[in-house]
Order: sequence, then structure tokens, then C-alpha cells
Amino acid sequence: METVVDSQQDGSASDCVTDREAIQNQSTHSPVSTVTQIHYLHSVPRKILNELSSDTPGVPKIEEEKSEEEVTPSNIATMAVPTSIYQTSTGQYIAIAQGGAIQIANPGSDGVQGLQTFTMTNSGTPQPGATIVQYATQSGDGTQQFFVPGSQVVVQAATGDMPTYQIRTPTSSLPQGVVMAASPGSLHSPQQLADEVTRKREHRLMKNREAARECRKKKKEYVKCLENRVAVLENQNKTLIEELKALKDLYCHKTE
DNA sequence: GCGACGAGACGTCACGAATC
DNA sequence: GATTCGTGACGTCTCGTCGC
Repeated sequence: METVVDSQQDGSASDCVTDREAIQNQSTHSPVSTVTQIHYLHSVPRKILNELSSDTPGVPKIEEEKSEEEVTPSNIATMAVPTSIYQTSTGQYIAIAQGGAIQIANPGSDGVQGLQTFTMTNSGTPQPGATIVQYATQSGDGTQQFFVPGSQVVVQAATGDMPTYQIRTPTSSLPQGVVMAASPGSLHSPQQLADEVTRKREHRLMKNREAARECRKKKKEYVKCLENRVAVLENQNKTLIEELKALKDLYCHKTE
């Protein structure tokens, strides 16, 4: 009589863990809701910015509105020196440059995703004292314009998938959620800010790289385990068939 | 030798689930 | 609610094989 070799004896088959039984369909849509203040989509710019960043993938870059002759992509380190840097209570950095560019960095997310630049111009102002913020979308859809009363305080009005920003006139009572830096620029230089964002991004990428490696390893082991189990069950099946056949023969001999 | 092709490994992004 | 983790999907690279 044959001995049935079960992989559970060596413990490998019993260690078969079902990773994810059902592979769910993953939709790539990003919900868009209408917000009355300045807003941008989180999911869209990331890929677009990566496409825009040419030779060094992984290095976040800010695409500013450029003049005809100036095509050099500006990254964080080379952007205009901000005159005011604010930090919201959520840790977000908002810098307003001398040229009127508003830069928003979201340290909670990766560098590319969380960086936005708005350019302020004063042309065609329909309201007295108002400033038009030109929001250049990275998708190439054109620019959206927002009217800004007076000057330059950017307020994060909402967070989540659809963060919104309000630009308000600074008053004695700051809007809730906004922390003004003691002296503009003293919190972090743009370089430090960029370094921090880059560092966090690289850390996240490194962790994800390792996780992906681990996940693949796990998946390979799981597949191996399943193949092993198939082999064992086939072997078991074959043995049982032979056993059945032998019993049948024995029964036939006895009845004869 | 060389281009085409498939397989496997890898990095990254996106997103849901789990955890804090 | 924010952060971290796990993983599917996608694109890219490398390597081996095959036909020419």
C-alpha cells in the first residue's frame, strides 16, 4: 500500500493563506464636486505632473505659468522667493511670492500631488481692488480665474479628496484653521520646504517599494503553495483510485 | 549578429482596508 | 479624520529564446 504524501505534513499546505479571494474591480474615477472656492483635483495632477517632469522621475516639480521664451521647468528650489509663508493647522504650507504666485504645499501627501501654484494678475479686474488668481490646471484644460478681494491670505476651507482654498483679506481675527508665521519666511525656507516634501515622498516610495516586493514574494509563495496542494491532491486521487481498483479486484476474487 | 517576442522582476500609482 | 499598509494595475527594463 502506498503512503499518501500530504504537504500538510511539512506544514506548507496548511500555511496556504487566502490572500484575497475576490479581486475587486478598481475604478479609477475621481469624484468631482462643485466648490465655490478655489479647488483642485487630487488624483488628476499626479500623473500629469509625472509626465511633465521629464528626465528625473520622482523629483517633484512645480509648473508655473511661463512666458514665451522661458521654457525651463521650475522646480521647488528655483521658484520665486515668497514674501509670506503661512501654515494651516493641518500642516499645509501656503507661500505667496512677490510676483503674486501662490504656492500650496501639502506635507501630508507626496510632493507632486500636494504642490500647486496660482499666479495672480491685476488685469481686467471687475471689482475694485480685487485680484484675479489664474489657476493653471496641469491637465492643459486652460486656466480658471478666481477673484480675490484685496490681498493675500489663503485659507484652507475644506480638506479631503477635494481640498478647497479661500483667499481672504487678513483681519485682526484670523480665520479658523490658519496659523500665521511669526515672521514671513522664518518657518521654513522654500528650499527646506521642498527638501522636506521630497524627503517624505522618497520615504513613502521606499516603503511602498519594499511593500510591493514583500507582496510579490508572498503572492509567489501562495501560488507555489497552491501548486503544491494541487500536486498532493492529484497524488491522493491517484492513490485512492488504485486502492479502489484493488478492493474491487479483491471483491471479485472472493465472489468467484 | 540581430530584431521580435514572451516571461519575470521591479517601481510607481491608486485605492480600499486597517490602524492610530 | 489622518496615516499606514496591502495589493491590483500599469509601464519599463532585463534576459533568454527563436527565427532570420
